[in-house]
Amino acid sequence: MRKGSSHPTLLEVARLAGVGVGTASRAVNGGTNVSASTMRKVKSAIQQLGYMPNHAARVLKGGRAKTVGLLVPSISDYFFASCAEAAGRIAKAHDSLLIVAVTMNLSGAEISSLDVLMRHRPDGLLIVPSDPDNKELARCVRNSAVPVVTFDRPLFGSGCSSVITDNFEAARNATLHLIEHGYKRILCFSSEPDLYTIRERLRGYCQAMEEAGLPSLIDTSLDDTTLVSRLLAGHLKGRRPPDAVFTLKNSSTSAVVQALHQLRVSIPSRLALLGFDDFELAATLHPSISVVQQPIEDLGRKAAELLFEQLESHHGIKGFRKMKREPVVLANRLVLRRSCGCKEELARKDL
Amino acid sequence: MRKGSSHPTLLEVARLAGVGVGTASRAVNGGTNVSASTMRKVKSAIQQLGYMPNHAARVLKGGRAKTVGLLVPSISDYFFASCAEAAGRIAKAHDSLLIVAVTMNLSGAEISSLDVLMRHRPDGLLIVPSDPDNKELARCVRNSAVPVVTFDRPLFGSGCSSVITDNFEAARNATLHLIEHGYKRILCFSSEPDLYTIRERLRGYCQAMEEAGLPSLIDTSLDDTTLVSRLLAGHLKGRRPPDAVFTLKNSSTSAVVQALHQLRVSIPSRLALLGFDDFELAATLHPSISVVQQPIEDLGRKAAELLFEQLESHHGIKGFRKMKREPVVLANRLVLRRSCGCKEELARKDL
DNA sequence: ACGCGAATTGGAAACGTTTCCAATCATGTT
DNA sequence: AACATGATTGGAAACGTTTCCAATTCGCGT
Repeated sequence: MRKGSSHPTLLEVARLAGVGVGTASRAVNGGTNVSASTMRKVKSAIQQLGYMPNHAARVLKGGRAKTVGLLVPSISDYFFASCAEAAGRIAKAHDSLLIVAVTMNLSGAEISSLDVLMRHRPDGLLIVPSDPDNKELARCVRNSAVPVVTFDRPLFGSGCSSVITDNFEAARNATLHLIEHGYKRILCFSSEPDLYTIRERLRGYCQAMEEAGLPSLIDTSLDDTTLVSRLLAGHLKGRRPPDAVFTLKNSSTSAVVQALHQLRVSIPSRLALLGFDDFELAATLHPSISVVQQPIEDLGRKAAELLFEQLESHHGIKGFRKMKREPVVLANRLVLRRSCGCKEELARKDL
Repeated sequence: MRKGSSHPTLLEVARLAGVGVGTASRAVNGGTNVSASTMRKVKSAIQQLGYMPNHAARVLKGGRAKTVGLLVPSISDYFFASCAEAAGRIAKAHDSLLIVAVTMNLSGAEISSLDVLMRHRPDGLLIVPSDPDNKELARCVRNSAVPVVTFDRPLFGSGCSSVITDNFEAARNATLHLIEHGYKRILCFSSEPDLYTIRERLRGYCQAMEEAGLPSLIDTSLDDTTLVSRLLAGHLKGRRPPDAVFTLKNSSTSAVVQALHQLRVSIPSRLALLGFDDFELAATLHPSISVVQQPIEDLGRKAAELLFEQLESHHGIKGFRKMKREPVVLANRLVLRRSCGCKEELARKDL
């Protein structure tokens, strides 16, 4: 801690160790072509001075920044937070730091946040695109000069690989499960129908209903509990009320559960319920809620692993573009609890 | 995007604009002492080349890194995730990026994560210390040469300011509330009794019980549901069973709720429940759970604001140490729902 | 036309690394 | 003993900024 608590430089280390700056540098990194005694001297000097390599200088010189950027809609959301944590673990294992920028699902904020991220010249990028068809973002990604992996949602025309779950198939199977239970009027409920994942789930639901020759009943309102409460009351008072609800996202499931509580509608006898995305208390609620469970952490983990794979193979070669381009698709799981009418709490179906 | 999609430099911009590199630099930053026409030429060149300042070079030269580091135990935890998001918003408002490192509450990982963070030479640091008495960490913070703000927990001997909630007082008031309800055998349940916040809450509970002349009943087991279930069964079968439970953290509350469900113990008639920390479905569960609600986002926001305040006032002066040193204490709130025996769902008490 | 501040401009130096090249050293071979 | 070989070593150059200083230009009053 010399010189007014400012950071000591490699030059100072070298001087103290009585060696050249080049030698000191080699000693710091790996130690190729450094004699044991020199190594010792340098190490001791580093200890003494509390030397810490200046990241900025390293990056400037053209080395790995040991940094990967993550662009997500939100970080307080459990889903993305878990992905981020998993990705962060992988990054750490590669001695890198994950830096996070939040977009709030606003396509506008996306580009500007990406800019802030790029200022730090990360080695690679992990992105959850708000809109898979965002041409502007795709363009940014294409000439970003670093490998990019998308997860949870693809980014068409970006040419980067992605890790997603099969939302369509999972929703289809979940709906099919409700149909097997004998429900015929299955209401599909969700907010934010414009989101890619929601659209896919909606497709899956429609496909299943069509296969079974049943009419689709769709309501894409907000997740506001009192609103949902009023809507459901309306649906239930109709001449042909629904006998089951399939919610397409976490917050919708919560909202419906709360609404049904308020309305004193019993689950599943009066109305069955199955939701997309698991949540902490799904098993604790009364009755427990059946859900499609996504391999949340695997999403973040896989995406990060894929990115580092590209990073390794990149290594100076500009050819990192020609990696596996088809998206990696992870399997979802149908966790059957009570709210759909199942008796056995433990039945699970891999999808 | 000239030259093989690599990043164009300020020099190239200057050349294209037909000006000197120094002038280009001034044009990029604020534009002091740059004529309108020059400004225009440079701006146009920047557009044309898609120039983006090289952060590393800036930092190296000694400028603001426009980066603040955040060191938290976890980021998938709702509490810290929300703090992080709030802090990130403040950072963004100051045109800075928040970089996050995760410690898992391991004091060991803390120092090393801090190192990784410091490599990026952030302008300041936001820390949630695992252990307020960690001398080693305090030392690191003291000679880190940047302003540091702690939140959720203090860091004694570090000389940095902190933002916390009054865990002691909130727990005391919550316990007092249970006592007012007439409960006499109040079991205090929580895992991780070594954590500062939990200790404070424990103190608050003990203080309240002592004030009322009641005996403290404390169980600091793990949050494993089946274990909790067995423990509670034991307590309830005892000769003087508890009539209320006060849980000191989120996961403990969940575990107890689940356990009581399994045991078919009715809340609050057989056993009342009040938990520290709100959670999403607390109002939805049956019965709704009364909780102490912390101003989560305010914690992160305030901490970040305080940090930037110090950053502004710092500005080259080494005197940033002499800021307000007493911790900022935010008020908690008692949200009374049904599980404690209250009839009115809406009653709230500011603490 | 001249001079004189003020405004603007160009360019060199410096920030702390890494990397390359040439130089030195130790070692073993003929 | 001379020499080749390879392992170490020191130091210069370069990375892209910012900042300072000297130089140039401009506006304008005399």
